[in-house]
Amino acid sequence: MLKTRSVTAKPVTPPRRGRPPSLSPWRDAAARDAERERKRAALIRAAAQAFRANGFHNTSLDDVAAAVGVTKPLVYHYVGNKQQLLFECFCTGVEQIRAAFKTAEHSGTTARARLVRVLAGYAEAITGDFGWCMVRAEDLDLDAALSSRVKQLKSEIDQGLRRLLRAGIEDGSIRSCDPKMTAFAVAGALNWIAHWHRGRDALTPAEIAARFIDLFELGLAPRADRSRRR
Amino acid sequence: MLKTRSVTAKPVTPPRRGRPPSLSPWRDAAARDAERERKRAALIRAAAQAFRANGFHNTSLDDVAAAVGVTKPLVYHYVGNKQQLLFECFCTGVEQIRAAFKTAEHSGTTARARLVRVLAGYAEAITGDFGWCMVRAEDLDLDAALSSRVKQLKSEIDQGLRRLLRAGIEDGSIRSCDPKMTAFAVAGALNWIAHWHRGRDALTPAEIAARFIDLFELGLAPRADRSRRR
DNA sequence: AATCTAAATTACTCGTCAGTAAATTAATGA
DNA sequence: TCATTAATTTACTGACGAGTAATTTAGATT
Repeated sequence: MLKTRSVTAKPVTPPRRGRPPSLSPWRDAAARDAERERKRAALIRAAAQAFRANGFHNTSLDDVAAAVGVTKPLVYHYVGNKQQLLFECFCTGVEQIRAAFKTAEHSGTTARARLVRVLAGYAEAITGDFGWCMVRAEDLDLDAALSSRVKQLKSEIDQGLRRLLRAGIEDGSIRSCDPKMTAFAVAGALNWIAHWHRGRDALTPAEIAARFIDLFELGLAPRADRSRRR
Repeated sequence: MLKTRSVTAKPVTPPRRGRPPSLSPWRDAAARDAERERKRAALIRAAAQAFRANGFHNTSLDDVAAAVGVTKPLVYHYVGNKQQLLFECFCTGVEQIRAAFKTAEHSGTTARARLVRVLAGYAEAITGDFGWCMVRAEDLDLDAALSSRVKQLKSEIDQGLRRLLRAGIEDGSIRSCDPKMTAFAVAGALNWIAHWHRGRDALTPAEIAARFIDLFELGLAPRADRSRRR
């Protein structure tokens, strides 16, 4: 029914009819693979949006399929099963956060400044399509194998935050504190954004991040020293 | 099969056989009502524990019933349906947080000191049996009526935090900040505890709260002023 | 003892939905 | 042009679990 082919809405590589048929078949094969990957990605994104809108258990695979104008068995063609789909959503989101770490880590100012950049990217990721899956999907909904991979990925992010905190204490840009609890607090505050942020909010993700960072850097208690501002 | 009667394990009012049968029938009726209420509460607590252990959707009402040594239809006898059960869990948890507000609010020091007390109680509630339900239960799993009541209760807590923040800014105990975003950040950090806290953790809830509060009060940036410590 | 009500059970129904088998259509390649 | 493989569909099954009807057991009331 819904033969709208919305997945391939913007074909990056239209079939270019009438051309000399592929000087190199490799190029074509690569393009085909790329298209498959695009469809798969579209499916995963659609799933993430549906999960966020209705929750994992209230979203059937029929729903997900319908969202991209396709039928359920095709979902199985592109991704193993429902758990796998959730897992892929999770991974896509996590990848954004890892990217934030990557770019921030080679911006060689103080560790606190690097942390601030990570948090900004983190907030951006959380407010995106995959934020919900990262944050609210339960490991309980995943079988042992996937669940442990999820835990590991989460743990890597956690360790990344702790490492930055320790580095900051080392280089004097961060007050002495318990890195573990501090990382939990910071990550928790940011993760929670996925619970309340809804598309058209008054503040952009960047603005939200800025206010959070202000709190984390300076605290609630008034400061005698008016230094330290950035 | 499971006739273990674990609900009434510690009968507060054993039938005291052989006594003169009830000077006042009112006392008996009240005791009966109390017992019913105790059973109901036990059911709700068992549900909360099961939900936390396995998630809402992975917990059947048969599971909940079995957890207290009883059969499913009895659950319906004590509480309307599954959604209602989740809602009751939610309310029980919220009640703890409201209590924290109540006790803290008439401890007439600075608003920041009052806020700190609220947060300590808040953390305690989150780590309790009902923390998961408060934090991780999705309004998506509730029908419109219950969902809106949940939203209202959450909003009341949120407003309570904002009010304290504004009061603190007013009385000078809290730095000027965006009360809305700050409340979100603080609540988020605390709520997130429900995601990682598992029974036997290294730190007690109070210790966790203390570290979080330290971060929120003083921030990450080193302070020139060594005042403000409580 | 007879009766009434609440507590609790057994034994179902009924819808939903993850997952699959088999068939069909389209694309690719020789 | 024919054959092979991938993409996609139709049409199912099979389980699980929420919720209910009808019944039994126990407690209280008169």
